[in-house]
Amino acid sequence: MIHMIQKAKEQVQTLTDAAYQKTAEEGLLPAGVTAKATIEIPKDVANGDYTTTFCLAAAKAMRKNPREVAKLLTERMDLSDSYFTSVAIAGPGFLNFRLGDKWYKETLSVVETEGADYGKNDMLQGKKYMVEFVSANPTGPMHMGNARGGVLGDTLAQVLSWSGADVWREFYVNDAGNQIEKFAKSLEARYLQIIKGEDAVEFPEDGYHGDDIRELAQLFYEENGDKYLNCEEKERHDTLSSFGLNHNIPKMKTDLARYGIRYDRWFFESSLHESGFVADTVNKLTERGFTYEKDGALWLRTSQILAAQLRAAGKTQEDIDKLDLKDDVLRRANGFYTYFAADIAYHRNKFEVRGFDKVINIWGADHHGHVARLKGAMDALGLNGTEKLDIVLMQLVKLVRDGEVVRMSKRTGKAISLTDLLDEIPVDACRYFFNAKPETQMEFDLGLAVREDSENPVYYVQYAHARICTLLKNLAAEGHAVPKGSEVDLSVLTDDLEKALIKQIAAYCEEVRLAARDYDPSHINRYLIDLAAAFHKFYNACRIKGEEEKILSARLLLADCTRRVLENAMKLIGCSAPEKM
RNA sequence: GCCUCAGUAGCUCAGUUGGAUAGAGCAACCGCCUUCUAAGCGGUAGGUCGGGGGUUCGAACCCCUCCUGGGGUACCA
Repeated sequence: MIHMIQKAKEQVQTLTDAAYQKTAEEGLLPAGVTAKATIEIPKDVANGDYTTTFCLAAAKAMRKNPREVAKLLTERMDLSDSYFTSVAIAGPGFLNFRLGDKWYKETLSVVETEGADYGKNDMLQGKKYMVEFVSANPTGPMHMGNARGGVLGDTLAQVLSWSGADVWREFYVNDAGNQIEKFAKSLEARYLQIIKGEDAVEFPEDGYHGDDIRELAQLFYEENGDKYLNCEEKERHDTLSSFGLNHNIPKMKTDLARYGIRYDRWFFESSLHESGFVADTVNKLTERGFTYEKDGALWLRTSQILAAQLRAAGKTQEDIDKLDLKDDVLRRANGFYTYFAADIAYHRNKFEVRGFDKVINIWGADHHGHVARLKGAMDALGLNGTEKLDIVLMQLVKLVRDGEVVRMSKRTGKAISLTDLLDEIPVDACRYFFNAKPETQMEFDLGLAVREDSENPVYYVQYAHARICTLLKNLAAEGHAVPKGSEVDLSVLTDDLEKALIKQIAAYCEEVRLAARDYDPSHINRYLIDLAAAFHKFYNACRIKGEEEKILSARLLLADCTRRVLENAMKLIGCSAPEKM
């Protein structure tokens, strides 16, 4: 778990600090100045490999010209035994450092020793994370948003785990409450229509009108005939809804599995009701004085909880009034608990019963109004939802083909389901495309995703991997196996493109860390394109086969390290890295 | 109305949390295969970073304000 960019940055920091200390001791600069300096990698390599803004940031406090400070520091900077071969003053007072062989060599040797683990970091070491994602309503087929959420959640979980967290993946199954009632009534109507005729039974106005309900009712009828025609309504409802769920839930599991998505647990909402945990949680809120009764229903004082938080965050009463905060119903007048009550109980379970340090939920942007309320409810229970609960809101997916918005499946004429999508688009393309920045609205171009050419970024990356594999195979056939790093003299790698490729390889650890920090695994997508591009450029300019032994070995090792990183990163986002294309 | 996300090249997006001349991919145009996979590489062209103010050595990024688009604002889940 060695992070070469971090190591280089730390060294820039130490070198700069030491030089400043020395200068201050000589009395040439005021001592004890702390500056908010940043260490970065300049966009243009002409400005060095690493740069620090220390002189710019500290100049004011030192009452000196930044370039003057820079001059004093560079004169006293000792680069021996460091990764750097030179330091230069540039522009208004940047200190630009140039990397030497030592760093490049160490970078490749880390890839070699860490192998399949290369890219891991320890930012979240020892933390227990849960990612809850998809959690689609089990009353019907999954849609595009679920596909995006599935890919995003799975990759995010992966990225967090590569950053050291102990990650748990969960699907929350809403198998209780109002929509299950609706589900049962809809199935019932279709079932009775099969027996008595379409016109003899009225379909509920707010029922589920989809064809999947008809199909389920038909299946049920084929298995049970008119056995449930004359029984108690409740028995019929219960039987029908559990029949429907027993059919739909396994279907969701297999659909998600086709995308390579698996869960540690499918958590059933009904279990929270049956164990009395929902009732207990609502009672707890009541004990703490956060509820009241009105019109026969039990309400949570959401507006009061949120207003208190906003005041603490420094908002004025006027700002708060503008928000027009509303309270929420926990238990309806008919005695049933709301979805919100169950959700509060569920999240209490995540924190209190199972002890997660951090819970991340991936929701569609349409649930945005729910975020503050759920966090507030957690805070009301003393569970610190503000800190420990993070909601990633992902924007909607717009399907596009040839520039036209697609709403229906070509084949079935119905709304496009996940199954349809996978029948049309390969898994690799789906994983890659849906792994986009969560909070931006995305267009999924069906035409592009199936293209097997350079327009499709998935193939661009996969091609780089396959190219290397073939190369390694051909060279092995000629007796050139990939050498050990210790057997190779990497100082022969002097071309700018070779150096650029090694720097790109080193950047992987940082991208994984940023993806975990931002909850945005699309960092890896962009990284893969950059790495593939760096390789293709190198490949085009530097020959391997037929070069003299020393150069051949060094370049062969570099190619193999690139292959390893491409493979690791592709696996991370759930795409395959083919050995030939 | 209020909340929220977004607005950067013709299109899809980056921009390392305030750094140097704003970058990629695709599309357009011009080149590069008797030599390791041309599913590749090089080059040209393309910009008022939505508009306007402000903060400072320095702003696409921070603050104010306005404009445009998506989503939300249930005793639904």
